[in-house]
Amino acid sequence: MGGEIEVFRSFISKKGLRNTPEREEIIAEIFSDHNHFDVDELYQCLKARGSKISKASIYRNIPLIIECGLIRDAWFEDRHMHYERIYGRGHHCHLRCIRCGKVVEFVDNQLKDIETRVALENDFHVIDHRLDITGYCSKCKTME
Amino acid sequence: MGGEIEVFRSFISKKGLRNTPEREEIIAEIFSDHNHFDVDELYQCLKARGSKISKASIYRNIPLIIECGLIRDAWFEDRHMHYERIYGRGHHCHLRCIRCGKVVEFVDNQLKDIETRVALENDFHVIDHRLDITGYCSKCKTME
DNA sequence: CTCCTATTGCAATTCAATTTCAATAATAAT
DNA sequence: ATTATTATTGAAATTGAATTGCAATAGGAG
Ligand SMILES: [Mn+2]
Ligand SMILES: [Mn+2]
Ligand SMILES: [Zn+2]
Ligand SMILES: [Zn+2]
Repeated sequence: MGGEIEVFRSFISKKGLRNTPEREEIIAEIFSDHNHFDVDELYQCLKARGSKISKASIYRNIPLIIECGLIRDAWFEDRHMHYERIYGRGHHCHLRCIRCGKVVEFVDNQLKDIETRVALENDFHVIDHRLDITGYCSKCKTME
Repeated sequence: MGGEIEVFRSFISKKGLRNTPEREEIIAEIFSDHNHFDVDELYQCLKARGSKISKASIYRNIPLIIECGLIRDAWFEDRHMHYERIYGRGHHCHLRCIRCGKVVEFVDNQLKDIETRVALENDFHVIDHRLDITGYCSKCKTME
């Protein structure tokens, strides 16, 4: 594992921005443990580690971390956005349980074909896709 | 067109709730013209028609209109939720232009197969899926 | 018509997200 | 090293979608 700090540093430099310890802390925290996360979770974990970083700085940096391809929007739930690491991981989609919140990742190769065909039919230049399947997980479907 | 008011009325009655003119106004407005919409758009259109309904009532009723299957969440954009009519329409997904906001609907039959297979492999009971393809529309892709 | 209480409009509130601002510090220039 | 420039920060204020409290109203059962 690794490379994400370097990717981010060169991205920042190329944009004429500045590398700061706060930025490195955020990247390090995301890639230490967080697969899916939200801003408050990230903030609380940084705080627990002794970081003095503010939420404002996290909010300000997330768009940059997305732009350089390290993370992306995952889903909107409970009135706020959830993100996920994508650097070093293959593209995947999510099954989400609407009862317990469990998230299962899956990869499906057919999806790429659909994307290609639909884009062609509608003359779109695709940047990304996001397939979210919602329902009840194995545990929750028996309790409904 | 037609049927949505009746569907909503019997849904409301079955729940032991009350049918009100405000609720009927909202349903009527949604099904008069709005395919995709957000709360403010709905509110402004109702106001323009002379309705005295409050935004609070719209916000309070949307979960009920979703629950009875007339509309559903479509996507989250510009810091607020966008909805769409589903009653009387077939299931479909969206291509969305990240430059001009254009939305194109499409139907793909393969998607159902993916859904079924993925659900089986992960022991999920699927309720819904949402495939959003983002990119540049025909006009915008030439301007990038 | 009467009663019960769901629903409403309005205003206050919540909270994720953004922005303002003065202090700080990263980087380039000297 | 020192200095100059200005991007970045934390703290606090602000925004705006969405929710909630409350008193007045009105749906609908009996
Ligand atoms: Mn994921
Ligand atoms: Mn649609
Ligand atoms: Zn579950
Ligand atoms: Zn476009």
